[in-house]
Amino acid sequence: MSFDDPALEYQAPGAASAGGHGDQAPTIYDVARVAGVSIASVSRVLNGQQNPRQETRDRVLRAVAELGFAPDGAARALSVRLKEVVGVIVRRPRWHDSSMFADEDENLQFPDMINRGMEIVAQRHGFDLLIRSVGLDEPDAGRRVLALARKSDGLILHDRVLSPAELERLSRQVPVVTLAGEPTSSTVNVHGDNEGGMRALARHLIHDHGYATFAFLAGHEGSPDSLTRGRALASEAAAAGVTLLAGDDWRGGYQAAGGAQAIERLIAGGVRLPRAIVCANDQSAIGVLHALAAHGISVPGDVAVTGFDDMPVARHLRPQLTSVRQSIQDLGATAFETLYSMINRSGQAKESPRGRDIALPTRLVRRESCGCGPQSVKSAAQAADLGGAACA
Amino acid sequence: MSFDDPALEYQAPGAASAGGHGDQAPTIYDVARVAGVSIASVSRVLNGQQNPRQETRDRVLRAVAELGFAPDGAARALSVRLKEVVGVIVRRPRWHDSSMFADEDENLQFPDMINRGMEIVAQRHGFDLLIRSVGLDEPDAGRRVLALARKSDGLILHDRVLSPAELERLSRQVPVVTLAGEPTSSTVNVHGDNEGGMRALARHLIHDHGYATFAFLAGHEGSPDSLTRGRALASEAAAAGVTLLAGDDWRGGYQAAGGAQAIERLIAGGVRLPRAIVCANDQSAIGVLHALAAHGISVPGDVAVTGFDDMPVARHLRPQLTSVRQSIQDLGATAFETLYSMINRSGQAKESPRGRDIALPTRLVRRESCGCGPQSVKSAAQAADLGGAACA
DNA sequence: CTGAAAGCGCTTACAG
DNA sequence: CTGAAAGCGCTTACAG
Repeated sequence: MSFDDPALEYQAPGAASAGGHGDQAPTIYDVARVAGVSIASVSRVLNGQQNPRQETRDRVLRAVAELGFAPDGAARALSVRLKEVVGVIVRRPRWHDSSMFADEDENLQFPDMINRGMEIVAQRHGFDLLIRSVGLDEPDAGRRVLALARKSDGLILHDRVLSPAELERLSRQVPVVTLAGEPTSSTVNVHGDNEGGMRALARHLIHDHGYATFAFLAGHEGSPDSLTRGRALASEAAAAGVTLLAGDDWRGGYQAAGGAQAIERLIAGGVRLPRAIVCANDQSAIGVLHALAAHGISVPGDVAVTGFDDMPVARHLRPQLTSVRQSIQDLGATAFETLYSMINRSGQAKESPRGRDIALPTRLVRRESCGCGPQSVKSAAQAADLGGAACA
Repeated sequence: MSFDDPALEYQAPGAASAGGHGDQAPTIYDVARVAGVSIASVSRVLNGQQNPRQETRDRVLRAVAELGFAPDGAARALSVRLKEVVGVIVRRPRWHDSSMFADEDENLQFPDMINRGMEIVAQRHGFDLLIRSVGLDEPDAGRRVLALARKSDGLILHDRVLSPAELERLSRQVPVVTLAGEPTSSTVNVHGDNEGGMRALARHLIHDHGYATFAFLAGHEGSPDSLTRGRALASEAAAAGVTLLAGDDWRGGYQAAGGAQAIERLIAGGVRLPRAIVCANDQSAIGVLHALAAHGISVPGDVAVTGFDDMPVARHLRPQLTSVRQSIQDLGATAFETLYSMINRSGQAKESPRGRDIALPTRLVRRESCGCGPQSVKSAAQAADLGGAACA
C-alpha cells in the first residue's frame, strides 16, 4: 500500500486480494490497514456514527469499496446480540424421505405464500428469513426447532409441530409466534377468522341456495383451523336444522389427492353424497372436483363444492371455486410484525404487544362451484387476476 | 447448585433460569457450571468427540437437558468458520412497494418450489436457507446481495439480479450458483433443458398436429430461459417452414395478467391470431387461456395453447394444459448440491465440481390444450396428482 | 481425559 | 475525533 492517491476510486486489488479464485472475504482489519486507521474507526463509519471526521470517513469508504467489504454476519451478531434473522419452521411433507419430489406438493403453496408475506415486511426491518422444515413425526423435532431458534432472534412456526408444553419451554429462550396454532401463555398465535368465514359460507349455502344436506371434508387431524371451521359449519347446520356429515370418512388432509381419495372411497362404498361438500381448504376441494368429474357428477348441479383460503388457483378451476378468502400474505406479515415487536421488547415489559391470539378477517368469495351463476363478463385481464363475483 | 443428585433428571430450574418471561438462553458457561466441568468439556461432548469419559459425558448431558441448552449459532459459526446457511436471493415482485399484497403473486410459486427442492437436500447436510428478496430495479442490489452473502456460506441467485461483472466480483468472496442465468468463469449455472424441451414441443405441434402458424409469448425481457425457448421454437419453425410471430407485442412477462393483457391488446388491435400460441411458461398460458375464453375463442379448437414448466396448476385448467415438464424441485436440489460441494472445496482445488452450466432434463407433457384428446379415464385420485397423458 | 487460553470478526464503552 | 482493549459465545490446539 505504498500508493494511496485518494483520487483512485476503484484501484486494482492490492496485495490484500491477490485476484483469482479462492480469495477470502476481507475483514475489518483489511479495511483498517488499507485505510490507515483503526478497526474502531472503520466500524464507526460503517455504523453511521456521527463521530468520524470527513477525511477518516472518506479513507474508510474508499477502502471498503476497493475491497468490497461487508461485515461478517456471525461476528456482528455475536457482538450486538442481534442476528437480524427470524427462523421459520415449516412442516415437512410426509413423502420427504420416501418418494422424494413426489408430485403432490401443491399444498405447499399456502405456507410459501405466508412466507412471502413475512419476507416482505421482514425486509423493511432489515431481517431475513431462515427456513427449516421439520417432520411432525420426527423424533427430536424439539431439538431441531431449538437449534434453529439459536440461529435466529425469534421463531415463527407453521402448523403444529410442537406440543404446547414444548412451545412454552422454547419460548423461555426466544420469542415465538405460531401460525394456525393455539396461543400459550408466552406465545402469540396468528390465524384467519375461520369462524366468521365459515359461518358466512354456511349461511350462504343454507339460506341463499337452500341446500339441506352437507358434508365437511376435514383437513389433517388436530389442525385447529380445520376444527374451528368444522365446528362453525356444524353450528350453522344445527341452527338451520340441516344434515351434516363428517367423521373419519370425510378427511382430505388439506391435499388434492386426499380429497380425491376420500370421494373415491365414499362413492365406492355406495354412500349417497350430500348436496354440498364443504372442504377444509381449496387444495382438497380441487381433488374433490376431480373425483366428482371422473364420476360424471356435475358441480354445482348435482353437488356443490366449496373451498377455503382462496388460493390463486381457485379462480382458474372449472367451475370456479367458491371459497373463503384470507389475505394469506397478511397472515405472514402480521406474524412477523408481532414477532418483531417481541424481539425488541425482549427482556423489558412483560405485556404482549398485541393480543395473544390474533385473528385476521376473512371474506366469502362466491364463484360458480357453490351454485352461483358464472361470473359477470369482465375483461379477461381483470378476470385473470381478480377475485370473486356477485351471486345471483 | 448445592444439590446435584444425578438421579434427578429434569430438576426444577435452578438459579440459572429464574423462571418466567424474559429468560436468556443459557450459554455454555451455564452448562459447565451446572455440570461442574470446564466449557471445553461441554463443547467436546456436544461435538461428539471420543475424548470425554462416560461420567463427564453424563454430567454434561444432564446439564444440557436440564437447561435446554443449544449453542448459539453466531458464536459457533464465528469459531468454526461455517454458518451452515446458504443465502437465497429471489427477485422481488414489482408491486412490492406500490400495491403491497396485490393479488397476482401466483408466479411466485415457481421460485418457491425451487426453494423447496433446495431445502430438502440442504436439510440432509444440516444447512438452512436464508431468504432475501431483491428488486431488479433496486439501486444497490449489489450491496444487499453481498450483505446476505456475509450471513451465509454461499449464495444461490434466482433469475438475473446482478450483472455478470457483479457476479464475478461477488464470487471472489463466496461460492455462487445461479438459477436460470448464465455461467461465468467463477460461477455455476443450473437450468432446465429449455432447448430440448421446446424442440420436442415444437415438433409435436408442427408434425403431429400440423399447425402452420405460431406465436411465441415471451417471458420477461432478458430472461435467458425465455430467450432460449424462443430461439429453439424459431429454429424448429424455420426448419419446417412455418410462420412464427414474436416481438414486443408478444410478451407475457411470465405472468397470468401479462399473458391476458397481451392477448387483449392483440385482439383489440385486430391482429389475426396464429393457430398455436406457445407461451414461455404456464403462468402466462393461464392468462392466455382466460383471455381467449373471454372472447369465445375455443382452445384448442380455434387456437392451441401451450405452457412451459408443468406447474401443478397445469393439470387443473380447462382445457388441461400441454406443457414441458422440468423437475422444478430438482432444479433447486441440484443448485444446492452444487453449491455445497463448492463450499466444502473452498480454497482447495480450482476445478469446478461439475460443469459450469448444468442442464436438467425436460419432458413434453401432452394434455388437451395442444389439441390432443382428453386424457384417458383413470382413477380420479391418480388424475389429481399424476401428470400427462398419451396423445392421439 | 481435561482445563486454561487463544482466536474467530465484529462493536462499543473507556481513555485519551 | 480516535485507538487500545474488552467482550460477545463458541471451538480447538496446547499443555498437562
